[in-house]
Amino acid sequence: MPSTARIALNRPLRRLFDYLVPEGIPLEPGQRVKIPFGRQQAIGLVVETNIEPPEGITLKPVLKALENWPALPNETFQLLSWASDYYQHPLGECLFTAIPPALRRGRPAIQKNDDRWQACGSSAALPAKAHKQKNLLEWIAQHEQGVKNSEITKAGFTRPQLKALLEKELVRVAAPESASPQSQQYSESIAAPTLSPAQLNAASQLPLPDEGFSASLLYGITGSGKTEVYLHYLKQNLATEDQALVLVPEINLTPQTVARFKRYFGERILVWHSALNDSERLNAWLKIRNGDPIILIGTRSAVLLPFTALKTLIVDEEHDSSYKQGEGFRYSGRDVAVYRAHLNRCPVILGSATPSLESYHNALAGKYRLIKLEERAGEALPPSISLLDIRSRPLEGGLSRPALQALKKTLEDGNQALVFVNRRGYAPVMMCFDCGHMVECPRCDTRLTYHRRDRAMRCHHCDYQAAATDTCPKCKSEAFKPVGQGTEQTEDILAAHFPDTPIVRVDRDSTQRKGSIQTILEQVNTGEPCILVGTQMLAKGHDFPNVTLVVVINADGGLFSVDFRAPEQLIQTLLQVSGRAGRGTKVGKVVVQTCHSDHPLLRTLCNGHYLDMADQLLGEREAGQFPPFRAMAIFRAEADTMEQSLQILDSIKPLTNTPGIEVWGPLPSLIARRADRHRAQLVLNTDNRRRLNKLLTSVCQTLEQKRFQKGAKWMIDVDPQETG
DNA sequence: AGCACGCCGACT
DNA sequence: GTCGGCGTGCTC
Repeated sequence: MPSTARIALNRPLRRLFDYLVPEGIPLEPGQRVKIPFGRQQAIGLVVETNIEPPEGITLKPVLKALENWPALPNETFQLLSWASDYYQHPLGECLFTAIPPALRRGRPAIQKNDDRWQACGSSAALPAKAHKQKNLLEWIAQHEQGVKNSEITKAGFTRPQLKALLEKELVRVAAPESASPQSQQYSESIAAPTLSPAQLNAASQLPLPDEGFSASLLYGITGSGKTEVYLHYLKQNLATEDQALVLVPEINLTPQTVARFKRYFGERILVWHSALNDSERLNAWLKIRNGDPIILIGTRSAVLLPFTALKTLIVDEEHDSSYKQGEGFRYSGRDVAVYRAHLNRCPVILGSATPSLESYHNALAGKYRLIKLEERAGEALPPSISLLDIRSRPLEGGLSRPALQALKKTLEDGNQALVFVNRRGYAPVMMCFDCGHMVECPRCDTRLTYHRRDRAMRCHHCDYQAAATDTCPKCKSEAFKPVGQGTEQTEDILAAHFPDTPIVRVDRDSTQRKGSIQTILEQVNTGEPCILVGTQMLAKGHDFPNVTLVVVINADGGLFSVDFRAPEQLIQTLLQVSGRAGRGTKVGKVVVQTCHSDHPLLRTLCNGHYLDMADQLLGEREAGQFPPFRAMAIFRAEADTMEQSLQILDSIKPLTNTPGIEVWGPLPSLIARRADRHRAQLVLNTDNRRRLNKLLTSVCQTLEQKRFQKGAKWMIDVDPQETG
């Protein structure tokens, strides 16, 4: 009997294709092959060999194996197969997420040589008008060990400029780095960081890499120094031949964070994030696949990479919602990390100052060990949080009189302050006070945000923007004004109140230019009095040791939302932003403006104990039969009309009729129209996850056969993060 | 997803 | 008379 193989393709198909395997091509699962597919050729990944050949189909032969080793080693293959089933995403697309783009296209799995260039001549030899070449040469000359191609382009120079220098023999390729890729050894000079007694106590409770699977939830309040605990743990426990993975949210993967790890682990640190180009991705992938004993610091997708010696996983800021992919293969990097630790029989450490209710629930249920780190590192004390009821108080730029007073006092004492506004732009809506008209996005069911700096009105849900007008576009009235608070407005008001103090705005608009956040941080770290104004961005990752006052303009957004996760997210953001205060030796103060100062959740917030709030929120989740007490999945549909979307979901609903599974909807999404697409959802809720998974598999299989109207799409979201 | 086949409208 | 629109079907 001829040899056969079942192969997955990088296509959104919930099926695999069978091929003959010619003599002399030994294949195993995970291997990359070139195959004929229809009238084209494609790259596939072997899923299974020696399968029962299907009847009535003439199999085509595999053209070749691209390597004689599997691109996806067994453990990675298992992981992705599990994730494909759990998240109900086609296997082929799941498997290919772990393959770098160059290899998806069929390129060979070899290191792209990224030569280092050195200067070997003087810029005096260049013609006077060759400014670009001169700049490049002088820049290269500054770097004694040479600079890589990729660094040259990153610094804004071009390849032709380099080529011109090469032709004039003013640059040359530096001698290649000596280490052989086969047995990479890394020297680590610095000892583990010194820990405080509290940190040491936490570290001592963490299980060792060789103790098998375990999940630990490291609850460390903001400023408690969780990163030192990770560093210490890895330094003490990771064997020199082992690999480790540290997952971080995109925004936390800053040069400072990486530098901090590199201080202890030098070249053993490897980074993986969305900004890598194809050859950087390939090179990193090869090291990981080769089993080089690297410590990878990466964002979500790093958890899918083909490690072969992974012995420890760390998920920092595990509550961060960016761990859940919001489209396509909608996996949770955190949850996949836990499963991967399970597969590897190794520990996973989930760290956060504000753990997700899911992880905390697992800790309470005894599935995760809960490790508490409730002391701030150094001499810093936890900030005191107080509510400031702003009902019937006059506001300026969203700020009440007492809040302005507190800011004034802080600046007078020579300290810095931070004002948290949850919306960028000047105001969330422009309104006509004569006819009541509010400017809406023509493509979405949203209002346009007014951006005063560039006199534009923008939709924050699609890329629509229009020039701002002075009069109402409908009735031409001049009583056309911004309503509500945005960061720009608060910045202006603060600048008017404190003309001698620098006001630094930090939001997506002010930090778009590359490296601008860097400049901002440097300015703030001089310690001179200033006020930072910004959005969520301020709550994530950065330390501001001289900030002693945090003002939250309005805390009420998340209190009465239809999204069951909104209160959790609100509390997490408030605590994270509070944690920016008083990191140095100065005591921090947090003032939270609200119209609901008697709200039980906000009352608990003032204790500053996150777990108390988490207990409270878990109670509500249990009462409402929401995750983590039950499993949830959502069928989503989008089409050119709402009727079509609802129709798709109406046709899905009868397929889901199963005892023990509750079905809600179909209902239009909270923002029903986005970029002219009409969206709706069908929610499935159950206490039997296995049954739900089996149901989803069969429903998706059925839906795959069906065809819907042009432009109408359905998708499935398991463990959804957004439920509006 | 990609690609080809196929059947109806405006062009040399 | 053909070029090309995108509906439909198929890929081992």
